[in-house]
Amino acid sequence: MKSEKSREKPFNMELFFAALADNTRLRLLNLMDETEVCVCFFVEVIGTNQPKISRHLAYLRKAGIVAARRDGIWAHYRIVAPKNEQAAKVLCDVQEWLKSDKVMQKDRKQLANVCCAPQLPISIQGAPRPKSIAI
Amino acid sequence: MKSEKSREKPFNMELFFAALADNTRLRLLNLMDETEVCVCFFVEVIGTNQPKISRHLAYLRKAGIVAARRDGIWAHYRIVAPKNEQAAKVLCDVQEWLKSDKVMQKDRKQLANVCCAPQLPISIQGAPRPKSIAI
DNA sequence: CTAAGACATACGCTTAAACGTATATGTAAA
DNA sequence: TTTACATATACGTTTAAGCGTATGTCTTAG
Repeated sequence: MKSEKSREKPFNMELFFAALADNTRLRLLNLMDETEVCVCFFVEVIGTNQPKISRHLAYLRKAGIVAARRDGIWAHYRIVAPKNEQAAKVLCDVQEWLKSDKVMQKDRKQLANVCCAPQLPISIQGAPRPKSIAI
Repeated sequence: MKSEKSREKPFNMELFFAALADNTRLRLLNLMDETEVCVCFFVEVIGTNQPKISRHLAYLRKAGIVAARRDGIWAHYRIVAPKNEQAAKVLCDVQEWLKSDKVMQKDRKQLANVCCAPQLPISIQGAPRPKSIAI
């Protein structure tokens, strides 16, 4: 998790759209639509191995779409507005788009189910639940 | 140039964004922002070989972003609104975005120069000029 | 019917994306 | 200071994107 120092390169449009051109990354964005989410929940909901999630999150970070916050051993990711104003607008549209998508809604529901359950899955016992859950 | 029969698959978001994640394709979209454009002009302005242009246009077609019209030996491409409403909105934003980009503005200017010149380049003598030129 | 021109596609190659597995890093508890 | 755990990155492989060149298709001119 590097600091990603913000040098003033002209905004990379190709990278931005490439970041959106992957279903796993779209699912990740969908899950953090309204709140920051701990990595372990992504792993749980997407249902894949942890390095895969980590790599896709890194991709989104490099594209300037998400930011990470460390809290002890846990890492929380959230959507941030891209430096470029036009990109920010597109990203907002994409978030709305995801909300209207049936499959994405399912993911949200599953996140809510996992997080709101009285007992978290054994694999992520004690994980910090998202503040607000987007259903 | 196949007919691209429109079966009712759920709109492919990945394909849509992948179509936008390439500089050549963005340049093509930029050039046909306000008008349909003949392939030969793309070749001229982008300054590359014709098959490359043709392939990228085919990609945009498959993604449902552009449509082609045959007129004798000439092929004209234009931007069309994607079936998906949300995609259409994003595409509009992208068109605005391209308009605000310095490099893209240069391309537009060059297209205007080529098309409005009293004499077209030898390579595309007699090509059908775009109806309106986007500067 | 033949030739030429505009465009599309096939082919082979090179490069990069995405993956699973293994390992490194950093933190917190024991 | 070990140990355990969450997360990040390295590594090697597989798959797909993009490219230039060659060729196919379709249309018009002769």
